Formats: sequence, C-alpha cells, structure tokens
Amino acid sequence: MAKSSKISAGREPGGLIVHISGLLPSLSPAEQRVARLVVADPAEAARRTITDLATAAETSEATVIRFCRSVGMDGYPQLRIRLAAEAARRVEPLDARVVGGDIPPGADLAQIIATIAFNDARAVEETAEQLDPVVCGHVVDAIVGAGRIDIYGAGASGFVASDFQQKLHRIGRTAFYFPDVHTALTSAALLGRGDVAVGISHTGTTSDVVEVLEQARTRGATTVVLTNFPRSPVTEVADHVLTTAARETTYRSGATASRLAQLTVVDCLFVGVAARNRPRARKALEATAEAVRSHRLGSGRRRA
Amino acid sequence: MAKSSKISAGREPGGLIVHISGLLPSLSPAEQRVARLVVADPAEAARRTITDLATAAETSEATVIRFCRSVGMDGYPQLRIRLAAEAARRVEPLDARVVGGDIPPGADLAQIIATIAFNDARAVEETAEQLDPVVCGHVVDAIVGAGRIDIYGAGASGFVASDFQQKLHRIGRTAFYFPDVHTALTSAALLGRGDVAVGISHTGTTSDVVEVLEQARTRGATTVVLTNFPRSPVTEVADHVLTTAARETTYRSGATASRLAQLTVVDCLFVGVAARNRPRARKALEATAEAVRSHRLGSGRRRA
DNA sequence: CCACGGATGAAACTTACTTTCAGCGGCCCT
DNA sequence: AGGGCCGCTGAAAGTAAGTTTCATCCGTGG
Repeated sequence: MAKSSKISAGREPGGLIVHISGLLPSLSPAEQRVARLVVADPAEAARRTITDLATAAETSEATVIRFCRSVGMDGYPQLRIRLAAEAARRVEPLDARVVGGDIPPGADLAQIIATIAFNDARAVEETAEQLDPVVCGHVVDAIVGAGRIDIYGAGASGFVASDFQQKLHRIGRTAFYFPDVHTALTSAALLGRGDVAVGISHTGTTSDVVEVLEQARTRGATTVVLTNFPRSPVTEVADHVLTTAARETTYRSGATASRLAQLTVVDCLFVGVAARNRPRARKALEATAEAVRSHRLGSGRRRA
Repeated sequence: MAKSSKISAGREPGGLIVHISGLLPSLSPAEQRVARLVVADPAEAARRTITDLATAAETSEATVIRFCRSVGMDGYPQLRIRLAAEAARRVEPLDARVVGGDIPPGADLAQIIATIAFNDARAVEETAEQLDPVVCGHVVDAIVGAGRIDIYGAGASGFVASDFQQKLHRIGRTAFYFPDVHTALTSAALLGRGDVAVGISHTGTTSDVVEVLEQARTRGATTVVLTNFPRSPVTEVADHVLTTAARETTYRSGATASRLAQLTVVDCLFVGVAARNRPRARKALEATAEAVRSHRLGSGRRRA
C-alpha cells in the first residue's frame, strides 16, 4: 500500500511555507505573485481552485502549475493538500477555541469541559501506567481458574463492581455482585479455596468491603482489591492489590475520575480473562448481543 | 436539509474523523466502506484521488461523493483538504497506530493494558473535544430550572443513568432513575412542561429509551439524549442531543470506552449544574460525604 | 535588424469530479 | 404471495479542474 512515493518532495525542513518564501526571489514575476498569495494565507489558498488562484494572482493556470513545480510539488492538488496540512498545524486548537469566540452562552462550560476531560483522561492514562501487569496476570489466573467470583463494592464503587460482574457473566464466568453488606457477608462465608473475592473501594477505608474480604479470606478464597490508596486498610486483607491513580482534586465531581480509572482496570482484567479463551468468550459475547437485538430499532440509518 | 439542525451541519466541533466515525452506522454499506478507509488512514485518503479511493473501497466514484455529502462536505476536494488538515494535527500517529487497533490474539497483559488505556483515554478526550458547550448549556439550564428530572438508560447505559441520578440527587436536584421500562413509562406520563427527561443509549436504537422519551416529550417535558450516534432514531425524540465519541473496537464490546465517554459527559453536566449554585451544592456535597463517614476506617492515608 | 531564449497565456487536451438515470433488491402494504 | 414503492448503487454522460502544448511577446546580444 505504501508505494507511490514518486513524491520526492517530502522534507521541507522548516515547513512548506518557509520553503516557499525562501525561494521566492528565484521565481519569475508571475510565479512570485502566486507565491505571495500562498504565503500570505495558506489556508485560504488551499481552499481555492487553480483557476481561482490564477485569477487572484492575475496570471494563468499554467503559471500556477509552473509555480507548483518550482517549489517541488507534483502538481496543484498536492500543493493544496500540503498547504491545508501546513495551515492546520500552525493553529493552536486550544487557544483558538477560547479566543475564537462565538460561544458566549457556554464559555464557562467550555472551560469546565476541558478541565474535566483532562483530569479524566489523565486518570485513565496514569492508572494504566502504574498498573502492574504481573499482578494483573495473577488476578486473571485466579479468575480464570475460579469456581465462583464474588464482587463487592459500596456506593460509587458499587457501579464498578456491578459492571465487572456483568462483564464476567457475559463471557460465561460465574460471578456475583452484592449491593449490600449482609448478603455479601453471607455469600463470602460460602466461598472456599479456588474461589475469588474482589473488593472495590476507592478510599480503601470502606469498612463494609474490608469486612467482606476478611470473611472471604478466612474461608480460603483468593482476595483481590481495587483501590486508589495502596496503604489503606483494605490492602491488608487482600492477596492481590490493584491500584488506580486518580488524584481527585476537590470535593467536586462525584469522584468520576476515580470511577473511570476503576473501570479501566476492570476492563483490562476482563479482556485479560476473555483473551484466555477466545473462541468461547466470543461465542458468549455474540449470544448475549443477539439477546438484546430485538430491543433495537431497525438500523439507525436515516439520511437528512 | 429540511431537518432542524441538531446535527451541526457544516461545522464539526472537534475532529472530522471523530465526526465521521460517529456517523458511520448511519451510512449505507458502500459508504461505510469508504468511511472505514478514511478513518483508518486520513492522510493516505487525502492523498488519493476520488477514483483511486472509490476503487480501494470497491465502489463507484458516485458513492464517494455521496459519502462526502453525508458527512457534511461540499464535495471530494473539500473532504480531501479537511482530511489533510486533520491528519496534520495529530502529530503522534506512530504510537497511536501501533496501539490503536484491536487486541491481537497473542497479546500479553502489558500490551492489553496499553491498548485499552489508549482507547479509553482517547474516547474521553475526543468526546470532550466534540462536545458542544452551547448544547450543554441548554441542558444545564433545563436541569437547573426543572421541577423534576427523570433519567433512563438500559443495560450498560443504565449504570451511567444511575450515576447521573445519584450525582444530581447529591446536590439537591430532584432526580429519578428507572431501571425498567414500565415504571419509566409510568413516570414519564406524569412529567410536564418544565420537567426534564434524559435518555442514555449508546447505540441510539434502544427502543425502550426511545419510547420513554417520546412519552415524556408528548407530555411537554424537555428531552435530552446522550448517544454515540448523532443520527440514530433516538435523536428524533430529543430536544437536545449530546454525543459521545467512542469508537468501540470490535472484539471486546464490553463497551467500556463508551461508558467512560458517557460518564465524562455526565460529569460535565453535573459540574455545570453544580456551578450554578456553588454554595448550596457544596453544602449538599459535604453533608452527603459526612453521612458515609461513619463507614470509614481510620488509618487510610489520603493524598489531596 | 535579426536571431535567440525565457516568460507568459490561450487553447487543446487529459484527468478528476459531479450529476443523471436506470436497474436492482428489499420492504411494506395489500 | 404479488405488486408497488423506496432507497442504494454503479454506468455513463456531463462538467469542471488541472495539465500540456504551442504561439506570441519581449528583451537581449550579435
């Protein structure tokens, strides 16, 4: 696919525009008129057709072509594309949005969105960076070999626990999620060697989760915890500790960044488990997808 | 276009590529083939002539033109230029290309983690980029002024809906989440002018959500939808459309990336609403945080 | 004054892009 | 089932864009 590199003009060190203005004096008068237009506003030039540009430079199309060749391009379309690319690169997208105005009603919101997205994305990235593949491997091993998987999480972490349970369930692993302590404790009491108990707690101090994991551990189950704080109490009752890396800034958001980080970890574990038994997992996923299809409206295809 | 332009025709906030992948399912099969080529390698696509691209997509030039129109361009040259510009802006295609794809069969955990994190973080970033602050503003306005807020979401999106409900509840907004269609419909029937109904559906084709929003709308409530696909059926029953920008990779379908994107949007709305009444929101948050403190153990060391 | 050569644009030509139209196939409505 | 309708599709016709050719112009040097 990557052939057709007859395009020799790939490297103009300081950028195409600089390159052009550099050899501007060596061009013929008519070509210089074209060059000046191009350098003055590359984006605009890229938008124009060759005839248009020729007219604007008070010359003929032929001259524009000659100009293209003079600066090392194959022809006009190539110049056009390069100009567009060049123009795009020199715009600072962030500032442009703020400065570019025309959004007084939502100006404040734009700021908010940018901030949140930054924090959220960072949480995901940093979590992945510090996630230990070896520990993940152990956890995946345990889950793959488990007779049963119990998952606990209170409050916000409960969503994540529930999500994990659903994922595992969809690929045919026997997994349970308990929203309240009492049923969780009851279930944990019935775990045994070879089973797995997963606790999710952002702070690592949620007494409910600690209790449940403790119970599970005394019964011989492998215990796993997902928390943001590697030295929190909950890690003492866990065989494997997985950490997230969300630095929750203020009281603000209902801890969404940490939630995203947790979900990312869960996703990794899920894919890790699924990867162990690809055909079966795929089949299970397809079956479950099929099951909800009747609730879908005919392909969302509409033209406007 | 005779339609009210909920779909920003002409301007694609944040990324043409993202915009195209969002519209992908709403395109005809032949157009989808074109779209996939374009999304896979924008720079390469920009270099090709229309005939070339048509051949590569195993279709006719006519279809390529149709595709251009479908995604809001005037014609092929314009698409070409925009693609070139877009491609230029993303400067790190090296790592991205390696990591961006699907999970290869033999991948080890470290690779899996990197891939997932990359996709997840990208989903968050791109969603934020293309999120329209003006539309967000309208939604925030509606929520702030609402007598009551009903939130619907089925399956995976249900978690997000529930999360949103909790968040709003914590800052003193009257919000409800309904896990099943029937109670949702019942509740929607009781909504009226000034109330808000929020539907969350990744595909935008979940009939339950469409029905409920429809009901809510006929009762005079303001309807809001959060979906990945701006032309899906659900957008027809929504006053305000918010879109996520998750391109799910094929195999995993755990849909985590889309979940994260949804949560990010919810977070933005939440903070937007909270920002409207800072003192009161802070007080409410502190009160709820205090309420769970008794369930915390002491020694958790917490960073700020 | 003529011969020469580079620069230039008109026009011929080629290629790329766009529109039109008829065929095909699915879908809905009897 | 049958028939009509509608949307997708590519072939082909049509139009515009880009490229080449070539005659002209003009300045220069013999």
